[in-house]
Amino acid sequence: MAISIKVIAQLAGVSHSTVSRALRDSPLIPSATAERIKLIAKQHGYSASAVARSLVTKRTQAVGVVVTSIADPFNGEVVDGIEQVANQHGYSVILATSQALPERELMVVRSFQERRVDGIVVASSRLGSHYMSLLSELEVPIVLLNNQHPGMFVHSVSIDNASGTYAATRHLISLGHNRIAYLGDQLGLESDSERFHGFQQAMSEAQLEVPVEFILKGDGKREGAAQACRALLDSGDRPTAIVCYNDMSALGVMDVAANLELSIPLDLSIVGFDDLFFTSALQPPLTTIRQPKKELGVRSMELLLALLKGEAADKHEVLQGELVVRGSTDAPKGRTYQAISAGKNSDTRSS
Amino acid sequence: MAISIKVIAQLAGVSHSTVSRALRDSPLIPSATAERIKLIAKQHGYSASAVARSLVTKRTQAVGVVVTSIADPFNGEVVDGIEQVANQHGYSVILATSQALPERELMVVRSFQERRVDGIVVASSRLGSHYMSLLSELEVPIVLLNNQHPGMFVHSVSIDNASGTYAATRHLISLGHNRIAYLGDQLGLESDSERFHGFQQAMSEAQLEVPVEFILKGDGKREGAAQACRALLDSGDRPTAIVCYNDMSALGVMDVAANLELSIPLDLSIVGFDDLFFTSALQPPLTTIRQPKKELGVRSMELLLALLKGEAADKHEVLQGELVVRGSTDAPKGRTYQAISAGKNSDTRSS
DNA sequence: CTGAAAGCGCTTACAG
DNA sequence: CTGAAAGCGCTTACAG
Repeated sequence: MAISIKVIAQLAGVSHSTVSRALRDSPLIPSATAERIKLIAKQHGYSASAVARSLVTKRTQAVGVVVTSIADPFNGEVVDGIEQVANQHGYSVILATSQALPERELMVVRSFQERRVDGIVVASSRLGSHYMSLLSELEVPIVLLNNQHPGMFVHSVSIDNASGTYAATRHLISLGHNRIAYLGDQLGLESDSERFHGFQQAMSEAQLEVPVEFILKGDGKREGAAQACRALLDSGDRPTAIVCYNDMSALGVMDVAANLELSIPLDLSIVGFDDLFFTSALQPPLTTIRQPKKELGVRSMELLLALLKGEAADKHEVLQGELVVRGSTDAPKGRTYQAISAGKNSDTRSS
Repeated sequence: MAISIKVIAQLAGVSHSTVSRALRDSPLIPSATAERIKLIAKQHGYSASAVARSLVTKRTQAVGVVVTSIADPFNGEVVDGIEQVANQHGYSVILATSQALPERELMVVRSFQERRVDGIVVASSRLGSHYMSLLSELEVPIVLLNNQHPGMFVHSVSIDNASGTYAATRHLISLGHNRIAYLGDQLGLESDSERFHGFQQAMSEAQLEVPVEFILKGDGKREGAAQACRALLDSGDRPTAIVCYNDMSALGVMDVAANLELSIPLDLSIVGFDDLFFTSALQPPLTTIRQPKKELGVRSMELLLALLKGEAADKHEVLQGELVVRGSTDAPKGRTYQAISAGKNSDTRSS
C-alpha cells in the first residue's frame, strides 16, 4: 500500500538512487531536480520507511525507556521530560513497563534488543539487579535515572537523596523536634539507604538518638506505609515527627494519623519526598523535598543523546532537590508555646 | 556486532533458511535439528532483528500511542493498561506526546507513519481535528479513547460521560441543592459537552433553573478552573454546589474555596470526574465519578488487537463510570437542619 | 551529477 | 526435510 522509492523513481524518470539522494538533500543533486522529485513524492504521499532505513544504517533512532509502572505519577513526569527531548531530536520512545515482575523485565530486555534500540533510559527504581546485568549485555548506551544500582553502570542522573532528607531532618530539628522517625522502603533501594543516611547524619550531628523502633520499613506506597507506621503511632512512645521515603508513603502516614485522630502537625509533623503535584492540595499541605522530575527526565535523555553522538559525557550527574515547607510540619506540641512566646516576646529566651 | 542468522548457519553447517525456520519453530524442521540450532543461537547470544523481519513481513508489531502529556495522571493510568495488554501480545508501544502543539501533532503522525506502526491508540483528549484527519490517512486501524471526534473514526472506547454527570447532579439534587453550577472545559471537547448535557438533563428533570452565570468555562486544569470560578464564588449570588468537568478542575475550585474561606461541603459542595488516586486523600475527600482508567486502556488495546487480527469488532464501546460519594458533598447549609431533623425526627416533614 | 550494484538481515515460495 | 533464489525498501560506495 505504502508507495516506495522505486515507484517515485519511475514517475520522475530517474533511478531510485537519485530519488533517495534527492529526498535526503544530498549535495550531489541539483536543487531543481531535487525539488521536482520531492514534489512528486509529496503528491503521492510518499513516506520513507524507517524500518528499511534502519536495516542499512544500523540505527533505529529509537530509545527504550523502562519504568516499573507508568501509572506512577513520578514516572509520568519523568517520562514526559524524556519523551520531549527525544522527539525534539528525532528519536522515538519505546515505552515498556516491568510492573516489578522478573518475567516482564526479561521480556523488556529481549524486546529492546530485537528492536535494536539505539539506547536505553532506565527510569525506574524497582528493577531487579539480575535484570540490570542483562541490560548491560545489550551493548548500547544506558542511562540510569535515580540510579539504584551503583557501580553497574557508568552513566546516571540522580537526585541528591542524602542532602534532601538531611535538609528535611534539619528543618524538623530546628522546629524543636527530637523524637523523629524515618519511614523507608523495604526493597533495599539505593535511594532509600541514601535518604536514610541523610536523616541519620542530621540526627547524629544534633546528637539526637534514633531508637530502633523509629526506623520503619514501608514499600514506597500508601498502604504499605500506613501498615508500617500504624503500631508505632498508636503506641505511647510516639515520635513527634516522621521523615518519609516519598510522598506516597507520607500519604499513608496521613491516613493512619487521621484514623488515630492525631492532628497534623500538632501531634505529628510529616515530611515527604518528591513533591508530587497533589501534595500542595492536601490538608494540611505536605512539607516535602521537591525533585525536579521533568528535569531529571530531560537531563537523562540529553545525556543519552550525547553518548549516542559519541561525545564524552558526564558519568554521574546529580541534581539538587529543594525543601518545600508547608503546613504538615510545625513545632511539636510540647514546645509550641515556647516557640510562640519566644517569637512574640523578645525578652523571653527560649532554651 | 549483533550476530546474524548467516553466521549461525555456518556454525551449524546448514543454510540460513534452515536456521530461520528452526528458530521460528517451523514444522518442516525435525526437532533434533531445531534444538541443535537453537542451542548454538543461544550460546552465541543471537537475537533476531525485528527490523529485518518487519521489512519482509510488513508488520512491525508496534503500536503508536498518542497522549497530550504523559505527566497527566489520568493518561498515565490509561497508558499503563494499554502497555500491559500490548506487551502480553508481543507488541511494543511507541509513546508520543503532542503537548497540544499542532507542530508536534504533525511530527507524531509522520513519525508513526515512517515507523510503520501496525495500529494507533489515541489516548488523549486534546488533539486537534486537523490532526485527526491526518491520522486517518495512515491506513492503519485507529482506536480512540474517550473519543473527542465523533464520526471521524469508526472505533472507540469511551466512558459514559452524560450518565456520569447525570448521576453526580442527581446526587446533589437529592441532598437538597437547587443552585448548582457546572464548570466545564473551554476547548469544545466532546466529553465536555456530553458531561454538560448529563448535568443539564438532571437539572431540567428536576425542574431546576441554571442561570447562565452558573455555566463556567475552565480548561480542565487546576489554575484554569480556579480562575474560571473565582468571580462567581466571590459574589453574593453563589451556587451551593458545583459539578466539575474533572478532578483537576475540582482541585482548582477547592483552592478558591479555601481562599475565600468557604467551607466544603458546608458552603459549597463539589463533585469531580475521573477519581484520580489522590482525591480520596483530599480534605474533605472529593466526591467524584470514577472512570475505570486502566480498563479504558486495556479495552482500547484489546479492540485494536482484534482489528489487527482482522476480526470484526465493536465499533463504539462505552464503559460506565461510578459515582463515589465522599466528604465534599453534603446538604446545603440552609437546608442542613431540615435534612437532619427530618432524619432524626420522623414526625417532622421536610418540604 | 547519475545509475547499476551490492548489501543490510530476514522470510518464504519454489524446486528438489 | 533442505537449500538457492528472490525480495522487502532503503543507503552508499563505485564507476562513469
